[in-house]
Amino acid sequence: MSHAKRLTRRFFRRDPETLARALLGQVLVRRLPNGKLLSGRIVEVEAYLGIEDKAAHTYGGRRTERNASMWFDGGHAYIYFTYGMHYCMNVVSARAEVPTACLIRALEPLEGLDEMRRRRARTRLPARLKDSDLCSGPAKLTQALGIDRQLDGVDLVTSDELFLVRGRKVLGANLTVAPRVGISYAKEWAWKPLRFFLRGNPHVSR
DNA sequence: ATGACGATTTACT
DNA sequence: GTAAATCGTCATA
Repeated sequence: MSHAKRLTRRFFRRDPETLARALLGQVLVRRLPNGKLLSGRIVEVEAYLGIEDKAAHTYGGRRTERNASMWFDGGHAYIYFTYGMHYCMNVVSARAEVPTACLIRALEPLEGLDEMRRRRARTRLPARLKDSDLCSGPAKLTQALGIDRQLDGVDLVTSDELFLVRGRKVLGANLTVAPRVGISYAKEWAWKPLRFFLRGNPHVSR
């Protein structure tokens, strides 16, 4: 898996909705400082459309220290801290100065399941965790893969710590579209169909 | 300097 | 279904 073909800049420089659909089925790879490889196949993503999107951190053109990397070129990582305890990871879309991104909401774990179990074991016993408890949510997967603010702004096209490789093709018939999660404050933007996931996949968030 | 609030997860009734 | 956990960030002053 770590030898598979990496996704190029060209792949990421698309509008967030198109990129979100294209990200389904691709593989996110994390190389830990000790060299261990953790990876998972993307099964759920949301698109954030930037300045016009009331649910986006860059709504209205907001540019702060926290969301700075969302303004980077497509293919960078935007990782933020939320609820006083969780990290979430986005893949930045489009070009530099066009602050749009795709939130990675769930992965199907592929490599390093034991390490993921250990990292997810803060509350429960590792042995009691099902595979579908490891990466079935945006903050679960960052915890499982050891992704935090240190990786905010890294270039996924060139980094050896965090990157994406080409996965198996996804069948259109398995792709489901739905409203995004946890953004009821965004009013009319809350029910736009910008969440994409693989129908019936057990690793999709609940 | 202050206060309100999360692009969530977990446990419990 | 409801609620607690927990604190950096941002808008306001």
